[in-house]
Amino acid sequence: MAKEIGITVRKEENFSEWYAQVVLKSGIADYFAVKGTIALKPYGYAIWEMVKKRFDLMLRRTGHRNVYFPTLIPEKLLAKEAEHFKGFVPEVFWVTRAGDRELGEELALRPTSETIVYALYSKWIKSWRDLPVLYNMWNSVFRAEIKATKPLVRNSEFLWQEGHTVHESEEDAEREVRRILRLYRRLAEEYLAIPVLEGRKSEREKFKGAVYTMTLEAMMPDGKAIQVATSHNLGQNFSIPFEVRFLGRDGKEHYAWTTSWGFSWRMIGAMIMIHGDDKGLKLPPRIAPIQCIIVPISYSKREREEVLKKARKVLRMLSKARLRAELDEREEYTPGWKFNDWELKGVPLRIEVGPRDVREGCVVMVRRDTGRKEKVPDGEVVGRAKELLSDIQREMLRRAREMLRRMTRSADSYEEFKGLIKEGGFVKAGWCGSEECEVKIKEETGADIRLLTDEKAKTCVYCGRPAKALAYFARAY
RNA sequence: GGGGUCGUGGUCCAGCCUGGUUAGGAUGCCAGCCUUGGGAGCUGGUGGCCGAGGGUUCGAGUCCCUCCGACCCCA
Repeated sequence: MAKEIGITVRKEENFSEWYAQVVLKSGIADYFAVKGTIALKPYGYAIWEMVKKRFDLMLRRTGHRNVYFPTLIPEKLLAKEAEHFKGFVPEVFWVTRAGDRELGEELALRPTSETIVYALYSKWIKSWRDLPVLYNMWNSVFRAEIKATKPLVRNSEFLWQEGHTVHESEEDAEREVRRILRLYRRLAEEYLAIPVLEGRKSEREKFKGAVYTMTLEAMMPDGKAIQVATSHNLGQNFSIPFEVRFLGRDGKEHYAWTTSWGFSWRMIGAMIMIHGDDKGLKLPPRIAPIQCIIVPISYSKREREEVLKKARKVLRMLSKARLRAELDEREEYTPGWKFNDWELKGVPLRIEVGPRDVREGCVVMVRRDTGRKEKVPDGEVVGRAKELLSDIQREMLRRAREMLRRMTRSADSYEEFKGLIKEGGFVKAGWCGSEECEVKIKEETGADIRLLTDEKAKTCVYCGRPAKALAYFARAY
């Protein structure tokens, strides 16, 4: 039958094509006419909102407040911090005209909002009593993707969250950077079931304008790494040019210490890649917009009424127990069709209600992750659904951790290193700290330093000099 | 960064090499009947500026150029 409705390639055989099909066919997103841009459809946006709600809640508890800043940045402002500007120019979109009038000063579409934020912070912050400033913003940013685009993973415009905080001391800023990184890790691991590695970016890979950048990196089944979130210590690099100053407890004027941090819908892309299978999406229960889908099955008209009556009752019970459940009452599709459809959409738990189940006083539950079916007596529906959902959540993370472990290996020689990089995954190796070696490795193998750890290493895998750090290398999205 | 493939009703594709009436199929969608425990069936209907622009020609989905977009492979 109409196989094109479903995924037509195997995940293992053509990963890129598989990914594109899952995103498109599950109803997450669709392409738009401008290169690298996509529209999020209701299902995709619902997933984003689940993630967003989660993180927003975490931020509320830590005392952060949401704000909104404009999209357009005057060129002069964007260029104020030279390093930062240099880092972003190649991908900045410029607005040069308003109507038929050429603008005197070109306006950039924000690639990130540091410069916008600090232009106003300098006005708002007067004394140490105004600190810390803990603001966060949910918005979209623009970074022109010249060549490789991939929905949710590489887009010219994407949704994200950017936090911009201001602190009295270097130590406070430092603590903020770490605190946020912990929240990101919780979000990724406990909710999206994405196991991550944590570490520092190299000078070359850090956020331009930052003193240092902390990162969370995940591994995809095709052997490429994805950066799922970053947290930057900006030191006084922005507060000085933007004159973000405050009168301290000591009665003297000080430049403030700032941080910025963000994660984007790319995290959803990583989740899709890690968990999906040949049938489509596989959503972790804690962020699935629909956790339980009830599919009624019936043959005759009389049965139909009985089955629906029971199905609605099951729906009410699950909803009352605060599970996100839906009943698929559509009459134009057969149960078989619906099974495939909801599997494509990654709903973690399917609950079938048919005439047999009405007679026997039970329902059939089917897990999306393993496909295992079981009969559940009516009285145990809510309890069992909860158990299964939390088990699915746990299993998904466990399996992903297993994959991450399998795909993280060490290399002692450069020959070995090249071989392992070619096979994909993270390769741990010593690094002397020089950018020459870093660049050479990138040129010769396509891999870069995803993160640096505090672990010890003997020698640089490229030049053989004493190692400054143990680095995790990988090819990346 | 380098190379390649492709763009035709909502979707997948045929037609293009070798230009010629009304662009064809499957699927979807709509209506009705009939069905429902793993993508059912029948009948009727609906839907296209053949990615955009330019050129060649009496005539372009088909040939040429430019642009836009998507995908794949390699680094």
